[in-house]
Amino acid sequence: MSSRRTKTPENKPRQARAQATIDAILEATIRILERESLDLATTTRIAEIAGVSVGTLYHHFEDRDAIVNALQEREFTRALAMMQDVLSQENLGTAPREMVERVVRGLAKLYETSPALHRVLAIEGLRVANAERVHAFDLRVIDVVRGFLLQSREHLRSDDVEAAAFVAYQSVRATMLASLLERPPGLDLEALVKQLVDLVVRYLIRDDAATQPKS
Amino acid sequence: MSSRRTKTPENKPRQARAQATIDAILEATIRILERESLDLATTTRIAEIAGVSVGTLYHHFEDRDAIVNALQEREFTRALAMMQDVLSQENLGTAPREMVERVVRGLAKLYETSPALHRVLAIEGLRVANAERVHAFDLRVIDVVRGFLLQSREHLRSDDVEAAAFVAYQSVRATMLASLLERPPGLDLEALVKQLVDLVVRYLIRDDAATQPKS
Amino acid sequence: MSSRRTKTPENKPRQARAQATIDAILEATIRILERESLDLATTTRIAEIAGVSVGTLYHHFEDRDAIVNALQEREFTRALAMMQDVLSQENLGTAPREMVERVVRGLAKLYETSPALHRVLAIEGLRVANAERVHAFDLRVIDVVRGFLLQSREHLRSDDVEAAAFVAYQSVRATMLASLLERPPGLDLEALVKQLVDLVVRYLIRDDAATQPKS
Amino acid sequence: MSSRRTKTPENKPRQARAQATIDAILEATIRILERESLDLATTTRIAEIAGVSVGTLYHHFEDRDAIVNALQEREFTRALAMMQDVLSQENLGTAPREMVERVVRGLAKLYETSPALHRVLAIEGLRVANAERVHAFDLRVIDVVRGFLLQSREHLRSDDVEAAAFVAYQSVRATMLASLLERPPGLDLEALVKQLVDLVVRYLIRDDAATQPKS
DNA sequence: TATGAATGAGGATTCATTCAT
DNA sequence: TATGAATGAATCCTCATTCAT
Repeated sequence: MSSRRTKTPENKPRQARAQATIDAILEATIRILERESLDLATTTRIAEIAGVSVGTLYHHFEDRDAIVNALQEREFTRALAMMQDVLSQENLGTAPREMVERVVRGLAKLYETSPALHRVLAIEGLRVANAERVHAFDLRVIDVVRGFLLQSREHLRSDDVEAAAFVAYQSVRATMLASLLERPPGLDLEALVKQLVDLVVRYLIRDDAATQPKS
Repeated sequence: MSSRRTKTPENKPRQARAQATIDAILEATIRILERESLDLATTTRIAEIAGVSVGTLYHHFEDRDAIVNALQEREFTRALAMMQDVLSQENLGTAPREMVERVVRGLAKLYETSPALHRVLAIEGLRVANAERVHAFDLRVIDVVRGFLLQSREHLRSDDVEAAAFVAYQSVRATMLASLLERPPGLDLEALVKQLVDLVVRYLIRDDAATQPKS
Repeated sequence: MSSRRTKTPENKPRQARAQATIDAILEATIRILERESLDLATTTRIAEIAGVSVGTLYHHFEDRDAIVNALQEREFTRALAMMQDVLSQENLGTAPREMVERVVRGLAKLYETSPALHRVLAIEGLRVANAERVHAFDLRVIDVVRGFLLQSREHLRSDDVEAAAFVAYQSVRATMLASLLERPPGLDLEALVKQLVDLVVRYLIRDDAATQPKS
Repeated sequence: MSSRRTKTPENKPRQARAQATIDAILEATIRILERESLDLATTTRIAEIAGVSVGTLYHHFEDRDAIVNALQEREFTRALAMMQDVLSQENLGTAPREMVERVVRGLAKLYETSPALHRVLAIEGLRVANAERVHAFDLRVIDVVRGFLLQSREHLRSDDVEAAAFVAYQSVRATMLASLLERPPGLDLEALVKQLVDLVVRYLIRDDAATQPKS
């Protein structure tokens, strides 16, 4: 996103310091989100907690939104990487149910690390202003999921791979967040994962094929 | 403390006027949400569009949030009423799949009326400040769904009725909203309803029972 | 102050009802002052506690200030009446110190009934807008005190009766209020009265004359 | 939490600028009080006259009240400093009456500089919200006065040093303010000082001792 | 007379952002 | 580059007062 290119020899340590500052700012923001709310994450407050001045904050981020966007992008990247990793070619032999479980569990891990952050990212993701970025991310996710589904085409219930990917992804994402935020009794993380895996597998995959390794 | 003395006969026309004002304010708010965003729904702006003064607005609503809360409450009530209606006793004979479809379709209708409103309500529902109200609503929904599921207990895949109700409701709600906001190609309303019904029925109900009327 | 004169036969019961309303409003105001503060004594709030509508309140008082003014006037009247009573001709024979003590004690009684009210009246009395009314009251008080002093001219230390009356009155008034508001340890009401009597007597009256009945 | 890193050398000119701004705001406030009233000393107006923006005002003062509090504190400090100065050890040899006169005159000087300011401070001092601060100041004054009285214990009429200090201070303070605000005829500043010195000396000190230097 | 919904000017406060040092 | 004082548009909200019913 922020690509500066000054071809001086000090480039590296300088870049390293810049990255440290950026990270401090992002972490400070998350800290505020966790303890309080997005409303209290003012630029002044973020800078204060990050241990820098507002001026410095604005050296590294175009404006306040850019900070939240950076967080969003970072989580997007992490989520996608995880999914690509699990659904990659080399896992071709694994049974569909196992694959789904790995993805759901991976997602749960990401969300669990900072539910407050994901609460805010969900809110931001719903903002009209962010529609495009979020949509783009969704497309990338759908793409990965679709890739996986196409590999297992023979076991799918439905032909509409695109729609199925969309529905499955949204269901998992939203239910997981709601569960982490509301913590409904009797639905601990393990039970949640089981339910979501059931949901997805039954929705997507023919009964007999779920637990069979793909041929 | 506040001793109202005479419930005068003029009370009714006065109340009617008050209700009309309240409605005007709510509708004005929705109108702004639809055309623009929650950020632009300032108290001044709402009052202006509603054709009243800010003072009047504050005469009827504690503060700005109270307006959005009122909208939320109104939608909560509508959604619950619809569900209770569909899942009521007198529909006992209907096949489960049919029942699910009616609920999903009913929900879709509500959402379709004003996706922008539901976008905002979803955002508001994620705010920490509203956690309690939203949670309370979720519990009421879960309750209705659970009631339905218990009636059909024999056809259920799982015993964990509570968890199943939660997962099913969150999945439908979130996917429907995402779909209305992103309008993914190839997923028109009809297709969406079909996918969601498939999702829920396969998740909840034993294969053979879905299309049979309950005995 | 508010002199209405409608020469109808229903005049009396009507006036009685009006006076009851006025009293209810004044008492409601005092109640708010006592429990909270002048800031919270809004017209709406006063009306509510008085058990009438704002409209009714405005039927009886020109504007909000008129309410506080009425309270001020009422206390002015009470204080003056008390002083005139004590310092009246028929007490001519009493020793000066005794007279002073009666006045101080009378004042203390008034203040003690509602320190919060007198706190507010003191504040209002300092407002530029009220300068004239307060000044007029002070003149009336000074007048009464001066009358007393002139009677006892022979025992006075100073010839500047006017100045002495002013200083004595302000000292007693302010110290009494401060004492009631701050309640300094070791200065209960009885001690306060003694100190103030000492203060005034020593200030005004020749040593040998204080405890002698006037000849 | 707030980790200030480098107390850079530019800190001083920056601090000087900040102090200048604060002073400008305080002086602007006084100017409004003098010409008009506290009600007209709105934050916008103060900022305007101080030649800064509202934002800057809020950069230096928590809220509107903080400005008046700062003025109060400043006057408190000045008054205390003056009293401590006059009543300090090195003036031990001075006659009591002379000491009292110096204090009264010093106070008169402070009040005369800006009666309007002291009118407002008196009002603010009566506010419930400020009770604690005012009380604390009173205690400090009482303390200084008591220190003085204890030095002259042999000449005092009363043993209740605490009560005497309280009564004397409140009397002087209030009478002086009332006199400056009402300007009663025949009581110019010189006459006022004389009356107050008489009041205090006769109240506190044994007749024969007032004009003798302390042994 | 009583009622209370409606008014709207006006005030306090916030906070993203800039820029001189 | 870093700093943090300064900016000021924008927002929420209050409350004395009016007036149609």
